[in-house]
Amino acid sequence: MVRAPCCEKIGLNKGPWTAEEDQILVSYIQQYGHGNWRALPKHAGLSRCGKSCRLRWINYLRPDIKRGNFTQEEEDSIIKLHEMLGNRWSAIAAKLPGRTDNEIKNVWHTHLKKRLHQNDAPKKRRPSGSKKKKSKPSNASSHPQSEAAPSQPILSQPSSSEVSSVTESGSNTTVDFSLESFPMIDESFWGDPMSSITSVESPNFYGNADMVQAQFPRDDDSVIGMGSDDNPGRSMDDEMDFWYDLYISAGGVEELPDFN
DNA sequence: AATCATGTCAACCGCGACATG
DNA sequence: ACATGTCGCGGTTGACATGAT
Repeated sequence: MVRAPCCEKIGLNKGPWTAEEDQILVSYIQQYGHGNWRALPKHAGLSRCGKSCRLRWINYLRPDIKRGNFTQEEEDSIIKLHEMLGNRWSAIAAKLPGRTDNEIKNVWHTHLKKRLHQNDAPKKRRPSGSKKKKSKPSNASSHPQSEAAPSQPILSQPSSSEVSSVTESGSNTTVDFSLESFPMIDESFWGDPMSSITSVESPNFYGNADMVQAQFPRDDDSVIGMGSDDNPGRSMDDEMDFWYDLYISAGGVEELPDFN
């Protein structure tokens, strides 16, 4: 196969995205969508390769991204799905709305794998709920994470308690989050996010998935329109459902919690 | 306080699959 | 049928944060 001639490295930015770049990308996609990733940066006026733009959008800027720590249910689901699917992160991500394959992959490699191997040994280091904030910009002066609010990422990352308090409503979860150690969820986080859509530093950015979805209609990028080797013509999602149903019917695992 | 070791995660890289001419 | 372009995926990297010594 022919290699993707991506990223002709002349004059294109690499490394962490700046707030300005994020805003340009978001604004462009909001207005025009992303028909052609390769052509997008040129049209949008970004000094990035299309691949980088796509990755940034998929993994970070997409409105339906669920930020914050993974819930116990999500982690359990990842483990179970990984048993079924192996390292098919995108397929696993398709079963966890709001989570990206990259994020799931990171979680797996950072602690789920160890958790399995070490029989869930207690972590020595980072206390649960404390999420590291990266602040290494290639051009530090313009990167928001290194500026006024170093502990505030470009896009708000609600703590696990914030996430769970929303995503687990209605489910009989037994997850025990010590809420006192986390700030209570701010109403403003889940409401009226689009009012601050132009301010990528706002903690409300992309808070309300429904509203955002209305303004950022997805072109269903979660569906992989190709069949597997065994099942050509069947979408990955269909195949996922097939194997999942089979697994459940065989008594493999209990039903996955509804994260919606 | 300084240094080291380790954890985390955004971003990059390379490849294969698919689409198109 | 073939060549080329684009997309999406999984593996890996690298810089920073943070706990341990």
